[in-house]
Amino acid sequence: MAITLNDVAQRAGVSRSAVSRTFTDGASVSKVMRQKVEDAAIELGYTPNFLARSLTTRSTKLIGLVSDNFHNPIFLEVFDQFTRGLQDRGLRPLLVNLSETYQASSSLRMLQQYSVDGVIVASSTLPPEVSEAFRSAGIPVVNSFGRFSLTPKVDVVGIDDEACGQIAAETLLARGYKRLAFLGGPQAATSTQSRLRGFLAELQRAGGPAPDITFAEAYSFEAGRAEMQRLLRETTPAEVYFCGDDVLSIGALSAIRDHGLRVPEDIGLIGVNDMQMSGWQNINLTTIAQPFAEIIQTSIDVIVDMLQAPKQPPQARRLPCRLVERGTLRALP
Amino acid sequence: MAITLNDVAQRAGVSRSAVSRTFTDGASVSKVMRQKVEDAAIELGYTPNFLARSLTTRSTKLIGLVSDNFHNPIFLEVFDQFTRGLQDRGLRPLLVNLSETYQASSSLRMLQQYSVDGVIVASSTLPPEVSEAFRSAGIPVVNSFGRFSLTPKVDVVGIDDEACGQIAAETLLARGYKRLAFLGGPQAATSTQSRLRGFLAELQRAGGPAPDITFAEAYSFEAGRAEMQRLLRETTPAEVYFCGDDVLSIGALSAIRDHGLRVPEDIGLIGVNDMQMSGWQNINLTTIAQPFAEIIQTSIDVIVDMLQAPKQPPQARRLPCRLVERGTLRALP
DNA sequence: TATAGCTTTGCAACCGGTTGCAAAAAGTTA
DNA sequence: TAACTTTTTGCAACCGGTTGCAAAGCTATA
Repeated sequence: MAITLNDVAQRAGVSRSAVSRTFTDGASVSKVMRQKVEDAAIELGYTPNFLARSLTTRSTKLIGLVSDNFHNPIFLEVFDQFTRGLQDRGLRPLLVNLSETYQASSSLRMLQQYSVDGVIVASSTLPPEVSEAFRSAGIPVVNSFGRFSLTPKVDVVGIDDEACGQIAAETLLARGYKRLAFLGGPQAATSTQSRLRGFLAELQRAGGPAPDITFAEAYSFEAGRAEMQRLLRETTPAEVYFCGDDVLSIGALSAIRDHGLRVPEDIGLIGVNDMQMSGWQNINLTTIAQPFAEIIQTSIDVIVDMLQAPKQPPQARRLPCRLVERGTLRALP
Repeated sequence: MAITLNDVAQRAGVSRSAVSRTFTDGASVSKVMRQKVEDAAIELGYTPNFLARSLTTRSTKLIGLVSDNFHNPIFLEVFDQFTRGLQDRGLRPLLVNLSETYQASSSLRMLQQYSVDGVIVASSTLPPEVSEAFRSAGIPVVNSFGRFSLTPKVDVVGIDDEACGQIAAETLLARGYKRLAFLGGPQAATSTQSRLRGFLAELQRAGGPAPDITFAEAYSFEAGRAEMQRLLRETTPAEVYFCGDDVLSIGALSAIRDHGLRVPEDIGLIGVNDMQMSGWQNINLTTIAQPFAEIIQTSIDVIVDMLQAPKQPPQARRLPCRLVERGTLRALP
């Protein structure tokens, strides 16, 4: 059905190799030969078959893009930019949705079957074993939005979660808040733990008060709302909450307002991520921005380097976060 | 580097065909042979190479998933469900981000190079030519969220945009609104045009008043907000706006509140889609829900059928929308 | 035990490309 | 024009699989 290299060779009256060479960069073909082949190719509407080619070249230009974050709104930014960035470099994202039902191991096997050139694990919640499995299998891998470590087992590109906690503490203390609280994501998530650690360390350093600490069940609107409702019902709320991420913050925000309290006058909120919706004027969340573009760009650079260079020791990269001031904290004194 | 069928054959002391057959459903292999081969395969850690296989079987199980909607929050629902649905059937989504920079034609060529078994074009804004190009090239294609037509050139699964406009009109009239308005998405989008047509038709049928009609520049928060700001500044606003989609509605909502007016008391709003954020209690948008799950499930069914059955005449399927009542319209009298 | 009938197995060709090698062609130099 | 380089080209083997076909191995029947 489809036009093959053979068809073109026959039509142009040349050898198969000649056709192959005209479609291979840097191969030796004379002007007139190239002309003949290209004419025949256009006439027949030929496009080379990448997969057949990959058998001998050992490169598919396929990059596995695995995530479990499909419900979190930051996914919007993340996937838009990943797909564009990969496309710009001639790579193709093969998507894997690693929701509970799918074993990490089956995703490894699957991506092996498709001979992907590399894998990007885009998640701050998947356990490190997922990425490590790819590396053990000899597949270049980078964990985007993963946790920093001084001795990482795979390449990681992410933010400095502790610094992020520190920024939150500084920001809140500077605004004169006294009764601070931490409303984290799932307690098991390493991102939550690191942010908390940085938050506590900075409070202690500054001689600030020890915060209340609670955790929501997930990084989601409902979880944030539910946990804040519980806090409002069962406790004396703090003056300000440092929340695990933006979507959680927005859930908390809705609970506070529904409870008849004002933000930021009665309770302040600060999130993490700076996703699209946080900038919506009717949300207007003060937050600590993740540098999505840089993380993604860097992740792609790292993967591309790995495709060329032989196996290097893995490295963890931390990119800086920055405060985005909007309307959910009181003003500086 | 990787283990091949040859290695397994040698290890097990059998022919290559035997190994191939043990990994092919329905092939003839004796118990003892299968045992030998499987032992060797496990021992060596063999996984068959799908791409090599695809050369002879002519099936890659790769499905091109092309969209241009990566910034719209409904993308969250859509891609989560598409990836899961495809995975459940052993298919693999190869993602294509068709933002302005990428010509539709290059995406065709690219997906041809990867010999995808089929393509899903998930967009209500891409021109029909994009999908049609795939069909002309002999690649099974379905346009999800596409426009209905009695004589479609490709298979389409979407909502009935006219019925959607009709539901909006009925809903608003039932609530006693008199000065209605339509705030559409980009005027060129066919979805916008169809919804408007249905809206107008029903108003006319019911003897209702002719609505004001304007268009935002995109299906986006900023566009909705900007257009509503303009309306509030330059016109006497209507009593209620039927908006092109949810994200547009939420932009409009923010503009109205910022202008010091109340929703729904001063101005009512109704959107289309029922995306995640519309249900957030601090948004609480009344809207017309698209049956995402059904559209996606049906799209996948259609593509899977096309992979088996020979080319059928294309068909357009319309799935019903339904009203989701929340807080941006006044109550029924 | 011979024979027919079914199942299992290996051979070899093929899928659509790439590539090392040597022969052929073209270009240089003397 | 001859001898020597360099470039271009085709042959054939290979990438990792599948599959039609015929031979080999079994089982069942007479």
